[in-house]
Amino acid sequence: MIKFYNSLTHTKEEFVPIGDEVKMYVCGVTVYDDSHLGHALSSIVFDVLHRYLEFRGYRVRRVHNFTDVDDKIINRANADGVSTEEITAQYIESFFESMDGLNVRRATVHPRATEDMPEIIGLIQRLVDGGAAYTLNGSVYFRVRNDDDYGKLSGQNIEQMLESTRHEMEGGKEHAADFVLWKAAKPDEPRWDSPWGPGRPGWHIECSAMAFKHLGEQIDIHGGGLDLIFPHHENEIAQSETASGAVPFARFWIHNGLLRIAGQEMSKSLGNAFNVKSALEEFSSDAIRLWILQSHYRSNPLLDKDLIASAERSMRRIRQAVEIESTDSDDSVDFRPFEKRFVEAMDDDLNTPQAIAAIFDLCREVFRGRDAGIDVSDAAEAIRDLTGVLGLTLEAPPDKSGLSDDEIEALIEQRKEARDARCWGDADAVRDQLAESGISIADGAGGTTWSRD
RNA sequence: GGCGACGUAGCCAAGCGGUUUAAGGCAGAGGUCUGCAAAACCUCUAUUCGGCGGUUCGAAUCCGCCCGUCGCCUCCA
Repeated sequence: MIKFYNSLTHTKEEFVPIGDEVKMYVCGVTVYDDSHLGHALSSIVFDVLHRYLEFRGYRVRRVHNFTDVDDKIINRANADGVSTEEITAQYIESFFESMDGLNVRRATVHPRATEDMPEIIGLIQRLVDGGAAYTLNGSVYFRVRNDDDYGKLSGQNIEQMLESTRHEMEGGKEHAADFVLWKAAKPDEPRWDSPWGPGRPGWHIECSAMAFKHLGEQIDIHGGGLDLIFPHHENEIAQSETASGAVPFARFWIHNGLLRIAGQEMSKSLGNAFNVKSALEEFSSDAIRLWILQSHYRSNPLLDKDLIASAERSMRRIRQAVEIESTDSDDSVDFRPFEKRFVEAMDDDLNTPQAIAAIFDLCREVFRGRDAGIDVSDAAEAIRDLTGVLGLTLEAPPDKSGLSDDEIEALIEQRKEARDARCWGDADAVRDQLAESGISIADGAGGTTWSRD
């Protein structure tokens, strides 16, 4: 039985899809800059959720949107002196490069707000027609007081919220908490024609419209960062449920925790460490994923290069286990208890830290089996399958030595001659030279093996 | 002010009423193997879960108070 923690009910609940295909919507990024590791965290979590549901036999349709109309995009375009289209095209491409680098699988659909404008306008029209929204100077606002369960996701209560002095009353709104569905065009801004005049959509409506269009009016899972609960997801619920009458809009609201930053004083170096592409220059995608998945998705992983580096070392252990050459034996390591632990952990609210612990225990079992002369090939295959569910590639890191395989093997042959002649100093010099190039060697019964690390 | 999270070994991090006198990873110590190493294996590294009370036959796990971190309430994965 698969259980997930549902932010809407604050409890773990059994996951049962509405139909025979799991419908999952994940709030994506606003494309005005390169993706950072916080985006990586969220994308990896929902990528793993997708992979795991498939592993458990479900068909999954995952929609992951791009917000490509927004103030920040307009500001960035103005600052760079280019069009908003150029900005969004550039950063959508950058997003895909980053996520491909992290082995995040593409969603089933990656819709963009600007490409689903008819659906957005249509949804606003439904709300206006139903009396849930009103127009004001070419803009359209959602009438929050019309919605008696407004605030159910965030636990906020409208009147309490309004005690906050930060809410400014935009001239003419019926209620300070009413939020904008359609923004009347201002000069020099992208605009679309609508029944209320030229303008652009407010932030929240696009997600409802795209979820409706690409998944339907009621979905199984809605995901995103914890920071989106209020106001974004609260408003999505309000407008979606009001428009469709289908309650709940999403059966499960699943929110990932937010990255915690180690040491605030390092703002400069942080800028780089925070960027996915520069992180990938320094670390493998496996290390970044393992670092993230060794914390539970709802906790707040510490962003610290030392921790990613330590995950990089942990990955070596898994790779070692999988690269063991099989031996002929009637006895074989039984991986099933470990696979069972993995599944039980993942079933329980995607407990990746426990699932990973089961994988490490299986690795130990494989090493022991090898030492005992037992066949470990099935167990190694199981490690590949299970780590695959976590999106780990188990690929050897790229070469940093600048040496070809032949050159490395020539050096090893040279060392062998020195060893045969018992010239230990010469032999060790070759080994040190290789080590400096990031190549480690091991003398085993069957000769010397080497690997890049 | 309102809503909410968290505090477990040197570091990261599971566990959330008994199967645990607390998983797993990194780091560290000793041993096996090795010419020496590396990797791997074996052993060890929290009698204890921020503090103090309480509930219970039994608590890291539930309740109360206190101390300390943090997120959201405005754009944010």
